[in-house]
Amino acid sequence: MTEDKVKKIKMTPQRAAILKYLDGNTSHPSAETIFEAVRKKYPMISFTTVYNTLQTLKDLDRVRELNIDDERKRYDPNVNIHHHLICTNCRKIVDIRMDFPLNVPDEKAQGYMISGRHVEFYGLCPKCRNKKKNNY
Amino acid sequence: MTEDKVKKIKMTPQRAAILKYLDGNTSHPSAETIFEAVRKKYPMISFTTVYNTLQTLKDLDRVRELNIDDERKRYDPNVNIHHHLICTNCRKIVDIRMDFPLNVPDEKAQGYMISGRHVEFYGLCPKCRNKKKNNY
DNA sequence: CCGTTAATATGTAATTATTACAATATAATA
DNA sequence: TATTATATTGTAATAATTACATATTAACGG
Repeated sequence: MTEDKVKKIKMTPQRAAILKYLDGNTSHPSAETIFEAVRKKYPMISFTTVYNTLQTLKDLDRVRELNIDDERKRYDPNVNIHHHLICTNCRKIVDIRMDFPLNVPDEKAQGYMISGRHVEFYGLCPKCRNKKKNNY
Repeated sequence: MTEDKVKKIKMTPQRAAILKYLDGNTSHPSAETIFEAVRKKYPMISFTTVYNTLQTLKDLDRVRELNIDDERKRYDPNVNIHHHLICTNCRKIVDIRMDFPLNVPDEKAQGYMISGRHVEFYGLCPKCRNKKKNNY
């Protein structure tokens, strides 16, 4: 019954390269960033393979897709609960590892069965704060 | 100094129609939904005008752009702080009007100047809960 | 009330991210 | 080592959004 998702995937050099790039990566890369990075080591990899692999990893809960950047999806190999802080200027995303009390009482849940939560913070990253300052 | 953004915009029938549709609207429509709705009353409106107007309203802080749906941007005329609950199946979004203690101590903010916050909850809406049930 | 003009609307084309698909290649297994 | 299900590749298709040039019009002053 407790169908542990131990589904195994075929290991290919492409997947290995993507996994290696993602392992411990806290930069929340986009598919394109991943593609460019992996391509340096593995020049023949295709963009489609990156997307396919990310989809597979998502299905296996080995990667989390973030919709925090309005221009592109970002990917996070850290699938443990944590939150994010995004720069409104350069879109750099960093982790916020804190627990917030986020209980929603039934009468506020409007019949939804809540299964996940995510806190997004917006602001200027240190670099962009300085840039703005120097503009004056 | 306290540059109150009272910038006035030229009122056109198109903008009036969009504003009327958005006023008090809690359905978090996409640009396309807005376009289709407004088109019923105002058939000659163009999609570009909808996008332009949304951009203008965003700049004036009269509308908030939501990146909660991974397929398209959503728009919310309620610019007061509130949070959202999205159905992972049909993407219906409802408001959660609750205050959460979301203070981030400086040592966790990593140099960012935090100016905004948003809590997203994920789950199945009542309709989708029932659908799933009936599949078994 | 009318003329002027800066702002806006429109339609089309371009861009960007992502997905679909068909043909080829290959990891895993027996 | 042969088999085969699965993955990779390249290209083409989609979908959302943006850019841009042209035509239109709201708002203001006279």
